[in-house]
Amino acid sequence: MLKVLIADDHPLFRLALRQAVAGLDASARIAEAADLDAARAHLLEQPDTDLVLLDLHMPGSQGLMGLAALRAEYPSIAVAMVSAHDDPDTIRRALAYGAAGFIAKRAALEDLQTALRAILDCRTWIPPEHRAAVAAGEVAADDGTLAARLNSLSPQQFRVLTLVAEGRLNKQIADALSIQERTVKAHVTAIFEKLGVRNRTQAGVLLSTLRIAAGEAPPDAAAAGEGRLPH
Amino acid sequence: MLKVLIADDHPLFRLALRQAVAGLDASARIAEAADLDAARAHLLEQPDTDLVLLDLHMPGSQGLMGLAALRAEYPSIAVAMVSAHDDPDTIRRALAYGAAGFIAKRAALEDLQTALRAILDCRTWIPPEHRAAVAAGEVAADDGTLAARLNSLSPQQFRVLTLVAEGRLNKQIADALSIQERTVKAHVTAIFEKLGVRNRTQAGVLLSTLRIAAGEAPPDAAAAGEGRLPH
DNA sequence: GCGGCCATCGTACGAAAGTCGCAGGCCGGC
DNA sequence: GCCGGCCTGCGACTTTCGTACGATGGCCGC
Repeated sequence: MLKVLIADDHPLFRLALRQAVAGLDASARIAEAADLDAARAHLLEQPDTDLVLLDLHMPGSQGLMGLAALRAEYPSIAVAMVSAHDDPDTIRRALAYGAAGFIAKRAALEDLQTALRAILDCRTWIPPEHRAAVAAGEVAADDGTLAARLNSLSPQQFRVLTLVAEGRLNKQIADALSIQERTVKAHVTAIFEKLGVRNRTQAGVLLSTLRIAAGEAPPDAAAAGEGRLPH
Repeated sequence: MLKVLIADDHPLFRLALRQAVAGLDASARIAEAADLDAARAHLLEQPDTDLVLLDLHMPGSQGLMGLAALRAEYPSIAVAMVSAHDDPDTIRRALAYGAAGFIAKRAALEDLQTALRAILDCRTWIPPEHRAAVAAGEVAADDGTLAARLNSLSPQQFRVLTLVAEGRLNKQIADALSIQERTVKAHVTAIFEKLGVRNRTQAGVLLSTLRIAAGEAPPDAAAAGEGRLPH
C-alpha cells in the first residue's frame, strides 16, 4: 500500500497535494507534517513510507537542509522537493542531493499528478519547462563533491554535523544524543575526514551552504518611489 | 572629479559599465577590478573613490559578502550592486546591507545611465519593474537585525570575522593581519558580543548567510528526458 | 565466515579557543 | 578643553577542541 508523507508548512497546499495523491491512488495512506521535526517524528514511526513530498522552505529546513537530513537518515525513502522557487540551479542541486524529483508549486493539478506518477514509477521528475536548462548546466563542481561528501555521512554523523553547525559544544551534543562526549569527538573527527575540512567552523559553514536564500515577495502592493537617503 | 570603481569578473560587462559611466561624465576616472581583492587593493590606494559598482557574483565575493565587506571597511563609499540575479528579496537584502542601489545587468544603456545618475545624486536606485515588489515585503526580521549587527562591526572586526568564517585559527588570523593572537581573541570576543553568538562556529555560519545561491544556467542546449534511476 | 563500516566507550595530551583585567589613541559631544 | 566611548593592542588562566594510541560489539555483503 502506498504511504506518502506531505511535509509543507502551508495547510492549503498540503490539502492540494493530498488531493493530488488521493486522486492517483484512493487507497494511499497520506500523512502530513508542518515542520521538519514533525516529518522526522512521523518517519520514525512509519519507516516504510514510500515517498516524502518536502517543501523547500519550512520551519527547521531552509533550502536543501531537510532533503539532506532525510536522505541521510532514511536513504531508502524517496524524497521529492516541492517548491515555488524553481530556478534551474536549485533543481540541479536538489537532484545532486538525491531528490527523487522536483515539483513546481505553480503546477496545475493534472501536471502535479503526472509528476507524482513519474516519481512513484521511480523516474526522476523535472518540470518540463526546466528540463533543458537543468540539463544544460552541470552541477557546479564543488557543489557536486559537497553533495557526494554529505551523502557519505552516516545518519548519526549527519545529526552530529547539524548540531555542530548550530554551534553546540561536544558536551551538549553528547547530551542531546545520549552518548558520551568521547563518542561525539570520534564522530566529529570522522566528519572532518569525510568533508575534507580541518575544524568545526569550516564544517558548519559547509553545511550552511545547503540553505537557499528564500524567494518571492507576494506580487501586490503599491509602487515605491526612489529613496533620498544620502549614502 | 568623479572616481568610480567597477568590480566585475566579466570583462565585457566591465566595458559596458565603463561606457555608461563615461557617457555620463567624460572626465570621470574609472578603475576596474576583476575580483574582490583587487577592488579592496584599489580602494586602499584611492580611498576617495565616489562609487563602487559591485557584481553580486565574483571571485572572493559570493552574494552580499563583498557588499558587507566594503561597507564595513569604507563606510563612506557608496556601493551599488550590479547583477543579473535580481529578485525582490535579494534587492531588499542588498539595501538592508547598505547598498546605494541595485542595477539589473539586463538593463539597456540608457536605463543604466539613469540608474547611475540617480545613485550619484544620492538617491537609492531600484529597477522600476521591481519597486512595487521590493516595497511590498519587509526585510525578514532576523535578516534586518543581522544587517544591523554586521554594520555595527568595526572594519578590523569584520576582517577578523571573515577569516574566522574561513575556519582559520586565531594564530593564522594574527599573522594575516600582523597583530598578536591575543588581540585577535579580543576582537573575536567583541564580535561574539555584537553578533549575539557564543562561539566562532555560530559566527561563521551567521556570516555565511550573506552568500546567495548563484543563479542562471546559460539558456541553451538540448532538452533532457526523464531519468530512470531507481530511488 | 570474514573483511568492512558503523557506533560506542577509555585515557591522555598538545593545541586551540575563550574569558579576565588593563592601557594608549582617536573622535565627537558637552 | 575635558570626558566618555570605541577601537586597538597586549599578558595569564581555564575550558574546549582535536587527535593520538587504543578496544568492543553489531550489521551486511561477498
